[in-house]
Amino acid sequence: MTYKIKSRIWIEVDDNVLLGEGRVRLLKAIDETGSLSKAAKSLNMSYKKAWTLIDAVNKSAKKPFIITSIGGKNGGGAQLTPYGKTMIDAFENINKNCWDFLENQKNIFDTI
Amino acid sequence: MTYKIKSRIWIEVDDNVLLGEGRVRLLKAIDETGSLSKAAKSLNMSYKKAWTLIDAVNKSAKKPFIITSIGGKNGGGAQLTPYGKTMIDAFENINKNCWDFLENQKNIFDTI
DNA sequence: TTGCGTTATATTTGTAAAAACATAACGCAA
DNA sequence: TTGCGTTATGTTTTTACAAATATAACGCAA
Repeated sequence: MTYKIKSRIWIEVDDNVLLGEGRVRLLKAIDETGSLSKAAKSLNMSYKKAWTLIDAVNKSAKKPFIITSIGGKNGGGAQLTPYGKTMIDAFENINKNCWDFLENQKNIFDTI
Repeated sequence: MTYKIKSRIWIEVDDNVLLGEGRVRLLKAIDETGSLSKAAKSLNMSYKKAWTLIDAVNKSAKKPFIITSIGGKNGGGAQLTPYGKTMIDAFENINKNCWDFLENQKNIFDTI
């Protein structure tokens, strides 16, 4: 019988969610594919859901995370801004440290 | 524009949830009221939901958290076991330490 | 033996979130 | 000017979860 401590963290600003694990996954997929629709497909997510998430991120952030363009040679695309990249890196760093902390705590339950 | 880092932690054993914040709240309310139905009412929760949660806790724990009795002078009741109390205390301690850790991290975002 | 306040459980209803579907607009290129 | 692959939205349908409702059983006490 082995215990696991699981966690979820997320960032809020003015009572709106800015970043969570799901949004980070999507933002990174956009960064890799250059496209909202391709990123959504790669995560088995509907385009609409992905668009709604990115819209929420951009609206609650003080600067946009994602810049989009419509039309053109390749139909358009989406790009992660340097600001967005920096914020994601900070989130992932804190999240990892949180996991490490909890990993060190779980043996407590084995002694009970 | 001020950032908040929120978190949720929970304990799993064999891929089943054992303890989370909601379950702990309910267990503590039972400890205070001596009754599942009173505890549920105090948390604005249906009796059925409370019963289902406690049943899940007892089933995934290696020893019961709650002992119930039916009938009798006061109709019956529910009681938190010392084992349950110890597990709750450990959970709350870890959770508080996690909050404190995250509280110290949030200023990172202000510098971005 | 009737009533009371519980625990225990099944069934139905309601609701909010997710998914699916549909369509418009955009700008380049052939 | 038509087609293509995007972004951008609205609408409908489905699903999952929560809430509500109902009922049985239990054991003491009056």
